Amino acid sequence: MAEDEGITVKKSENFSEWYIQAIIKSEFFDYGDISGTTIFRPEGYFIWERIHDYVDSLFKEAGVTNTYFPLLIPKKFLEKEKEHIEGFSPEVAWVTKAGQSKLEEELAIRPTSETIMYPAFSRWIRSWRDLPYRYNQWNNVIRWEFKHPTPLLRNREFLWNEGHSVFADEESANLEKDQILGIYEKTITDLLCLKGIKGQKTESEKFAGGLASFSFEFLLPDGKTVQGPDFHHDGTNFAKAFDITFLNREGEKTYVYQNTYAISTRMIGVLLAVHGDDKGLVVPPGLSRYEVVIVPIFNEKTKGEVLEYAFKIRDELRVKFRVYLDDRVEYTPGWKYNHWELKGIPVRIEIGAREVKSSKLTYVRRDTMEKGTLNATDVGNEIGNIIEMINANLLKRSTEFLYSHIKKTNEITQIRDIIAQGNIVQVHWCGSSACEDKIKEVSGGKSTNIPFDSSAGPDSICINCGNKAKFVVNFGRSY
RNA sequence: GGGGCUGUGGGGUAGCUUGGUAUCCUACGGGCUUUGGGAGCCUGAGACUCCGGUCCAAAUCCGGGCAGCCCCA
Repeated sequence: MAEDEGITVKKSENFSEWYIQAIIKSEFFDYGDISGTTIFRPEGYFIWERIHDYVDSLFKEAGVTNTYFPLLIPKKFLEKEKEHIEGFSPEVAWVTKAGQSKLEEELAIRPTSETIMYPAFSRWIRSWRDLPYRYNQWNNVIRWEFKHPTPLLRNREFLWNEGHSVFADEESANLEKDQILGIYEKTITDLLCLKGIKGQKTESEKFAGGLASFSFEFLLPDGKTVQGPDFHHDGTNFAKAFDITFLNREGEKTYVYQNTYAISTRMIGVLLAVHGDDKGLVVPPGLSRYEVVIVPIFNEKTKGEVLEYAFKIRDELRVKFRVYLDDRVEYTPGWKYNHWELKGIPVRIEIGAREVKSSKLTYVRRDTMEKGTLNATDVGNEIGNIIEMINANLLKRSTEFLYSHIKKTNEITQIRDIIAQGNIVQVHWCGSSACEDKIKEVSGGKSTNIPFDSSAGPDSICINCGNKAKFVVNFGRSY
């Protein structure tokens, strides 16, 4: 028996070790050779492809078109918007040499693409007839983090979408927010089976160079929060820095209003961390390389009939699902069970002489490990129902986990302990950055966001200064 | 940002204190055999993180780099 082929720690006892073992032993990911870089192996990259395809199709439905802007950004472009460069400069990686000769102007590797896209926007946009622009690009970026990297969750290089919109006026720019956040929410809910907290970032945590930021925030089993997809109103800040103007209907030169938004490979880290268990990964059906794996069980005598039956079932299921018949003879059924459980395959079907005789199937759900029997007739619909149940259960579990770890308090002295116990703490706040700093200091964490679904009552007071509260805001220890 | 720990075949490890032939498990190739929860036997191949120093001799001692982990802020 090879016990160290599986995960050697319990998720609840040592989360960070569990996480690394789960994503690496499953053969989904590996460390890159540079600190903070991650290799996506086929099953890991499959997850990103599915997220990409799903989000991309929703973007296109909404009228967003794809573009590609170059990786390298001239230094003078990067420095044009003051707050933007202040926010990003510590993390920018620079190309300074070509071969042996030093470059005259250093080139930044994009940490994000505003500063390479917007000079072009400035050239192209002339009239109100040119607007809106609703551009997107799928790419990689580099942000040279100095905190300890964690694969997917805190990487120096990651993959994402960068949405960049340009509108003629503030109203239409504002309208885009709910549409894009809606796309992300649908993706998170339907495909990733996750629940996050939708809300607005505080002034101090918003995007560098933007006016207002909105995000989905997630909680991991170790009690740390992770920011998921986000959306930013950038107002006219970049328009002014990059001189993006147009002539309006009245013939006046006018600055454009811009938005930006993103979802990144960090979400893969969140979903694997939240759904997995002591046996390994639990991958939502919509993201799994195979939705169903069939393990045949046979000996010399039964091999023929078992495989014949198994292939028949495989062919039937293949019409509707991604399915794999693991008929390798060099591994025992028990080994295969462990193997596919580690990889998080949603449904396992076991077919042996018993199933052949009874014209039934044995199945095991990965999310609950429940075992059951199915009739072979109508197997497609039966499996479809099971997959729907898995989706619903994963979403339900992640929702319950999140909500059971949001704790409210009106007592500032309790904040630290609540966070230390792995919770998100929810407090009333006056909105001042002085009070936010104070809460940050006593909590050991930082604000995640101001949730859309709760608001400060008329009589509520700020947890720090005691003045009238404007907001309910969440704090947590973050990745 | 501060502190600590670690690096040995693909993975996990013994050896390091006291310098001298590198241990075991697993995975991998070949062969036989086996299959309802990680089967067994035979056999083969495979490693001291990198750079420098000390020494007759370095996995072992010293310095530095790179990488990973943990704790505190």
